Amino acid sequence: MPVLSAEHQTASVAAELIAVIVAVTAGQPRVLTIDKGNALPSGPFESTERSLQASSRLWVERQTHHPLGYMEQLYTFADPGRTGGLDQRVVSVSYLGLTREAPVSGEPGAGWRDWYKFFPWEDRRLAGDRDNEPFTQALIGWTEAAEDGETRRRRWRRVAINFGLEDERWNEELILQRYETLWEARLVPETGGDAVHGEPMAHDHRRILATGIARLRAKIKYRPVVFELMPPSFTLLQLQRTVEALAGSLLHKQNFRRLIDQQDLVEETGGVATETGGRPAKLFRFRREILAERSVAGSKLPLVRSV
Amino acid sequence: MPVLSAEHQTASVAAELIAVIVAVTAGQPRVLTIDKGNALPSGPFESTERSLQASSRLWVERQTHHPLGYMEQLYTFADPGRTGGLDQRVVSVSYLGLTREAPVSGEPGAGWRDWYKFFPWEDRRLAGDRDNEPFTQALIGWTEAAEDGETRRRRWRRVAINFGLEDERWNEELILQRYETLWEARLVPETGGDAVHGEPMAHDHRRILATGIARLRAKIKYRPVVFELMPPSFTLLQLQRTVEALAGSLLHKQNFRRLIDQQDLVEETGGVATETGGRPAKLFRFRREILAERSVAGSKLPLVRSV
DNA sequence: CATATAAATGCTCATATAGAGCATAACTCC
DNA sequence: GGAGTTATGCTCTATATGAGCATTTATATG
Repeated sequence: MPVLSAEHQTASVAAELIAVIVAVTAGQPRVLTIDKGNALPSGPFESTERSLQASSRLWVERQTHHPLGYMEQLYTFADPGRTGGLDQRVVSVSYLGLTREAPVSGEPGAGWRDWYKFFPWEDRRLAGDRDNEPFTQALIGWTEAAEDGETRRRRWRRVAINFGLEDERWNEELILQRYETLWEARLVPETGGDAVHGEPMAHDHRRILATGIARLRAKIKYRPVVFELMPPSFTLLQLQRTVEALAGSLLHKQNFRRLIDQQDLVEETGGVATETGGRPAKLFRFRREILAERSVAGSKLPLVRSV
Repeated sequence: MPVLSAEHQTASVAAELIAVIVAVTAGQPRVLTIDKGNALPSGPFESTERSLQASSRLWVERQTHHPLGYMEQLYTFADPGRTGGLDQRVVSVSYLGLTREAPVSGEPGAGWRDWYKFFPWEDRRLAGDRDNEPFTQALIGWTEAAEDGETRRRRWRRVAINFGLEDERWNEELILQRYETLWEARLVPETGGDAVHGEPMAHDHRRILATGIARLRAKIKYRPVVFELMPPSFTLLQLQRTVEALAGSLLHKQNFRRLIDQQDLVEETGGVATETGGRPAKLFRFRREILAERSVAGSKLPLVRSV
């Protein structure tokens, strides 16, 4: 008799939901946290809820009283280091949400944190001599500390690719790979090394945040999700700054604008913003219709080199 | 006191793993099934396993005795229609695996099935007057059966985008959207409608398969995953036929070749294949090194128009 | 009012990539 | 030898991408 999935002896596990809720405020990407920035909003999956996503929303709302918009599933982890008691394993389903920052209440300790606090090396908007930073030097030190030549070569290759050294270009999507490399090199506080980089979080929450950032950086290139982070009307520079905040690098202004209007993503509201310091900028709004008009694909934002 | 995730009252659910294992044999994409094509390999998550993926591999091997290679997480579902008994909800974590077809044993009823049996409309490799197919007509019938004009317009827009009618181009990644549209239109057997399209599967397995196909079709465009489906050496046409099988549409041969060697994805083995019917083709092998050499991104395969 | 500064905008140019098609070469099967 | 089939080499055009240069229109300052 074939074992159909319906007839499985279903092992029971503890299912938990974890949310990476992102906003961009004043040009800084931020993430909603609880416990003073130590953890992401999370809670057990309640079987009374209709869906995993609904359950995740509920926990965020309970813990932070923050309104939510767009949400998508991120990844499911089964951290082997944790149990739900009685030898029960914990399965964590994570969600990525986009919203605009609003006041937080709910639990004490709930609030927004700049995400580059957790991953300072991911912000490359300011130029600088990166090769000579202590950070880069520490990584190089790790590659050279390898015992045999083969390991040294492999480590060097990995560092070069992940951190854009030598001939490699910085790839802004390799957030998780970089975090894992730093972990192995014992350069993050979780590992108790001496040179510590970025603030830690409880459990594997920093890894989950890294996964969320990676997903978002990839997604803004082919889906018009940035607009979920924008106010109803905005200038093109504000839009660009938001993308730059997420991507952690600067864009070429003229090309950015070219792409935006080539794709009919926005329309003028008629108003102008005068508080810009220079020539007043036209205000735009997102043409939300295009989500329905267009087949979902194709709306890439330009992640150009720099400046 | 803040509720940290570690201290949650962890609700227990039944966790199950479901695998979409894909191979391409003789130009046909195939999926590994149990129960005579009625279900995907699946089983409960065993807390003794190190990881979700390892647990999923185990179930596939138990049920089909089939060797596995590449695997990645697909999506996590919480089908509200199912319970694990005692009001326990079932959470299903799905994985996508790529391999080459080998003999199947294990459970009786385990075996490979052409995936287009489940989604016949997804195979567009043969040209044809699609607008006048009964299938398309049935969809149009659904849009026209709407009660009010607004609904009719919305349905029509949706059908046009999903199925590439009117000015819209066929988008091969919208598999799930198409399946859902057909479901709503009661054109799939699960819904008990009269015009039935594609073979059904148990539970939500057909939906999971659709998700897997969508992921794979998207992924072959920017990661060199096709090679996981190829034998150690192959001709460029065989490679192209494999991509076409997955994509469900034909490619421009010369452009396909141009892209492949521009990217240094393959190298000649020195041998030639003579059984091709025409001029013998050089044999190639995948340069597996590039996975380490190159930063993971950037290796798009060309999904050109057709012929 | 003149002048520096900061943006917003308009345009151009070189290069890379993508979509299509033409032409030839090298085999197998009659 | 001719038909049929596949492999390969090349060319051409349209479009997309990456970078700059030049103006225009504000505000702030002396």
